[in-house]
Amino acid sequence: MKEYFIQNAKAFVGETVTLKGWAYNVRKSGKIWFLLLRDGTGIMQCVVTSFDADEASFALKDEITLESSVLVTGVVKAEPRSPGGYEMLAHKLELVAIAEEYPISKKDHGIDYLMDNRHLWLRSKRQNAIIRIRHTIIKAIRDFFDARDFTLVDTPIFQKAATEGVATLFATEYFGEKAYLAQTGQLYGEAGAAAFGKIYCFGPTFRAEKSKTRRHLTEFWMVEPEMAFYDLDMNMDLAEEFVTYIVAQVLEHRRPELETLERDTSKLEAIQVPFPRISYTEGVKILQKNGVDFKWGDDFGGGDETIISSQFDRPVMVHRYPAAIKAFYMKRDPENDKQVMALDMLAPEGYGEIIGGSQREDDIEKLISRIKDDGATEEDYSWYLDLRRYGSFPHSGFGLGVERVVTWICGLKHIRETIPFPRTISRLNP
RNA sequence: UCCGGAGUAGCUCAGUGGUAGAGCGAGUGGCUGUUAACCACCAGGUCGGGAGUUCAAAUCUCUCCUCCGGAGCCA
Repeated sequence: MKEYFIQNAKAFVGETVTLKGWAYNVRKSGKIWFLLLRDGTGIMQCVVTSFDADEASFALKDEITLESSVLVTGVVKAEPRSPGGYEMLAHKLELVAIAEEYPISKKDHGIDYLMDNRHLWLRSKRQNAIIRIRHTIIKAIRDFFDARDFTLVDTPIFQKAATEGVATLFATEYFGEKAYLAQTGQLYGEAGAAAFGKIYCFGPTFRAEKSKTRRHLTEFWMVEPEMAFYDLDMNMDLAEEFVTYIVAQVLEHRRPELETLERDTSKLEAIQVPFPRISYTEGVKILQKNGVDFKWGDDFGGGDETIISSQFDRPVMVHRYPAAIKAFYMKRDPENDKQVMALDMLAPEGYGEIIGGSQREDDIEKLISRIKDDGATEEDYSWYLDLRRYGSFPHSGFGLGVERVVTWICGLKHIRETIPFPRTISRLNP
């Protein structure tokens, strides 16, 4: 089957082809009119005159509306006057379906109105660019792990127990008992690492936090690799290679889209290994030197992260956090019992945390002690503790928030445009 | 949950006590190279809901609702 798509226009210059799409814009004159045809891969200006097109096709100018679906047959040629550089001289137009008055006009709209019409807004050039870049990022993620012999181990979305505090989980009814929507697949990922060595899980995760910021969604996608016999340094090595690869793939395949978004690509070209690595304690010193009233033991806020990351032109990895502000499963620093072998990666330009990870606690006694400190019991984590009972092993992993990465790479102000249908505290529809 | 901002035509907004406005979009007509095309004409309103002050409220007061931005929490 031979198909023609606008993004490949260069390949069929001079040929008579049929393009299938929607009327992105129509500009009419008396004896000539211009149809901007959108087919999902690009936009082609089609010129319709009464000389080259048949009478019925030409007369469509008085009938066609924005976003009407239409087939256009004509000859494609290079044309500098046309946006995109190519143009179709139309011979024949076939209206597939006339569109009602399109809600999204060519002038400005407010964000809430556009989000109410998200199902239509996705047709716009800007949204197309963002979602295509998202696609490339996700493909890069899968390719990266595939090339390094990781096995995909899918983890459950319905989960019995909270990993990090029930308050932030969505509860649902599961045949008479309570179940929670996953906010991480990590504990299951550790079981996977013991079974397959190097694994990753990749799926939607859910947070019921009532966060109202430009960095939060209630439903977002997270990829979580978990590696047997990896310590914290190996974990950081992998994380920086991973992020570098993702950025490189977007630069290689999505230049036009980055241009549509007016992204400063020099900022992305700077993303090369090695990334700076600083300890939490060094991070505290940076804050204090910048006049922040910050004491060892506190967690970094959004503004603190921005100050730290702005010291560097590439992502910075902050490691060895105070144990008290991190999760129970993180391994104690053998050299300092107050610290855990955690790592956060902060994106440049103030985009904040894109990765959180750690080396995991492999000493069952220390793990049980931490579980009890959190007010839980051994029984609550019985299968998880089995991973330490039956051949405990050093292992590490991290989670990367896909939408945060899309926000950063695209240079967006808000995370809500990075997923086709965002879920936020105030948005469940469409 | 806390702090700040906003809600007026289909959309984006102006209008700070005295007859509700503009641009865009829709509609009608014109135009053979348009680039968010342009020009002319034209229709379109329970000023978020409720209560109050006043001769008079989009405008002042109270209250509720919704949304936006920020904080906290996090990817």
